[in-house]
Formats: sequence, C-alpha cells, structure tokens
Amino acid sequence: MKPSLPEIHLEAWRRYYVAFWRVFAAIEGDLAAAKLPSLSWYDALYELYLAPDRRLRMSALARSALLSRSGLTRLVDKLEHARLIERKACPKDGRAHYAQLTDQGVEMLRKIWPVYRTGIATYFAGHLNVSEAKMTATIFARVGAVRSIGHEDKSS
Amino acid sequence: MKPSLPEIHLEAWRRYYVAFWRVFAAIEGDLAAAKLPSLSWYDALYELYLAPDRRLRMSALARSALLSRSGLTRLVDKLEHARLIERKACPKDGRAHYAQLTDQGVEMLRKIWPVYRTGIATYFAGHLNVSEAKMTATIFARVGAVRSIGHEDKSS
DNA sequence: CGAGTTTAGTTGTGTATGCAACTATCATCC
DNA sequence: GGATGATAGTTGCATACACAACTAAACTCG
Repeated sequence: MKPSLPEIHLEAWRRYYVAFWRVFAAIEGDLAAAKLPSLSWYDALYELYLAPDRRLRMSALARSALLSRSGLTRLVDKLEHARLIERKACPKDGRAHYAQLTDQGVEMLRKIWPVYRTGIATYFAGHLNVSEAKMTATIFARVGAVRSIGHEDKSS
Repeated sequence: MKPSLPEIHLEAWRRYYVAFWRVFAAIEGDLAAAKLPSLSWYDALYELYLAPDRRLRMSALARSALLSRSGLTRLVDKLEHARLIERKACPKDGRAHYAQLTDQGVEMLRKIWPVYRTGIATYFAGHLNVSEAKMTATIFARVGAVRSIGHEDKSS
C-alpha cells in the first residue's frame, strides 16, 4: 500500500536531508582543521563517557555509536591504539569484551567538545529559536525511534 | 567568543543527528534490498533531471549532489558505465564537461523513486503532522543555508 | 603574443565503513 | 555431557569517499 507523502512533508525531507549533510561537513571540516578526530570518534567516546563505569560491551557500543559491529571493531582498534580506550575481557562471558574509556579518552572528549559545540551552535542552533528547538527535539525523538523493515536484524 | 548553546538546542541537535543516521540507514537498506542503487546515485540523477536540458557541468553537479569534485568524477564514471548519463564536452569551455542524463537515467529515477518515497513516508514523514512538516521545512531551509568558516572554499 | 595564474576535471592514495565468512564461546536439549 | 545452534567479536574483501597533486585549458597583463 502506498503510504501518503504530502508535498510539504517531502519538502521538509529534502531540506532536512540537504541541511544535515552541509552541517555535518562543516563540523567535520572544523574538527579536521583543528587536527582533532572526527565525529565518529567523539560519538563512541561520549557514549562510553555516559555509560556506567565508563565501559560498554562492543555490540552495545556499536548500536549507540551508529556503526556496524565490524565497523566498531576497527574504530575500537584505532581508539585503543590512541590509548583513548582499553579492551577488557568480560568475566561473565568469554565471548564478550568491554570497551573501557581511559582518562586520556576523557581528556580527548574535553578537547573535541569546544570545537564541536561551536559547530553545533554556529551551523545549527543559531538558526533556531527556543520554541523551534523544542519542537525539533520533540519531532526527532519520534523520528529517531525508527525500526527498519526487516532485511537486517542487528538490533534484535 | 563562545557562542551560546542552550540545553534545548543541544538536545535538538542530538536527536536530529541520531534520527538522521537511522532514517538514512533504513532507506539505504530498503534500496539495497530492492537491488537498487544508493541515494548518492539518486541525488545526482535527480539534480540532472531538474536541470535545464537535463545536463549540468561537473562541478555544478558536485555541489548539488553534495560531493567533492573527485568524488563526483568517480560517481559519474559509474553512472556513465551504467549508461544512466553521458559525458559531453562543453563547446564554450574546453576544460569543462557536461553530465547529460539519458533516457535510461530517467528510467532509473522512476525505478528508485517508489522505494525512496516509501522510505521517506515511513521513516520520516509518518512522524510529522502538517504543521510540524511546515516548520521543519522552514527551519531547515535556514539551517541548510550554511556557509562554512573557511578552511575550504569549494563553494566560492 | 607569452609568462604567470586560475579553473575544470581526473588520478594516486589513504581512510572509513559495510557485508559475509570465520573463530571462539555460550546455551539448549536430548 | 556432547551435539546443535545461537551469539560476540574479528577479519577478508569490496566500496565510497576525501584530499592533494596533476594535466589541460582558459584568463590576465605586460
């Protein structure tokens, strides 16, 4: 059955889509210009920072950091090499591993954040008044709760 | 100077960011499942479809399709190989080339669109009522008019 | 005109990421 | 408790992209 898609919704999608790529590229550009790691590093480190004991199992982190498991493995390799996290075997489950944020990882978050923050403020937040920000948060909380149709069940 | 970033704006950003990746991945997954090319192909073909005479110079297309010039060169290689576009030398300027959409390119757009449309409707538009869609379109028109700080001047 | 500069596009190379296949471990059930 | 199947993570391989260096063709001045 053909789901309805009114013109205004399509227009909203197009602008949303284009705006995202532009803002994303602008922020990544600022990070690169400041010789800082990219947002994918930040996302992973930040998820660990929020987690209890600052550690998370690999697959949990993959989901939070919006990566495939294999993608996460490589990212964790790099983060570990940079001493920003450590891999720890899980005592309960011999298959599982924790990614554990190190102090240097926290430090790196502190270095990245000012640049990231400025990017968010400049490229995104500066264009929204408070009520628009509230509505955006509300709308995208719903949108972000997507569950994809089927051809993958990584999240099950 | 530290630009202001109220908590609600930050929350709006986080949800916007996460939602985007999830919706994007869901749509790409649907396209892949239908053995159709990815959104970057669609974007490029669609920009050509909209352009006068269904053709655009390489660098103009790169900007519209949100790609670097080199990225566009490779994409155009593939599109040309698939007979969806043709490269034409520009008679006015010996350096420049047009990417010209072919009938098969139009056909491909027609094949992709139903799947893309359903994805937009399902993962995005279905979560917005009309006034939310209007506001989203308005907000992201502003946000999308980003001009990045400096360390690149591709758009100048 | 001809040297120097700019612009359009391409190519070399490196990086990020996904999927599918693999290994090791755990869970189930007879 | 051993075979069967599921799960966690890794690895091989392919793809998509960016940046920087390159080539060729315009422009710009003297």
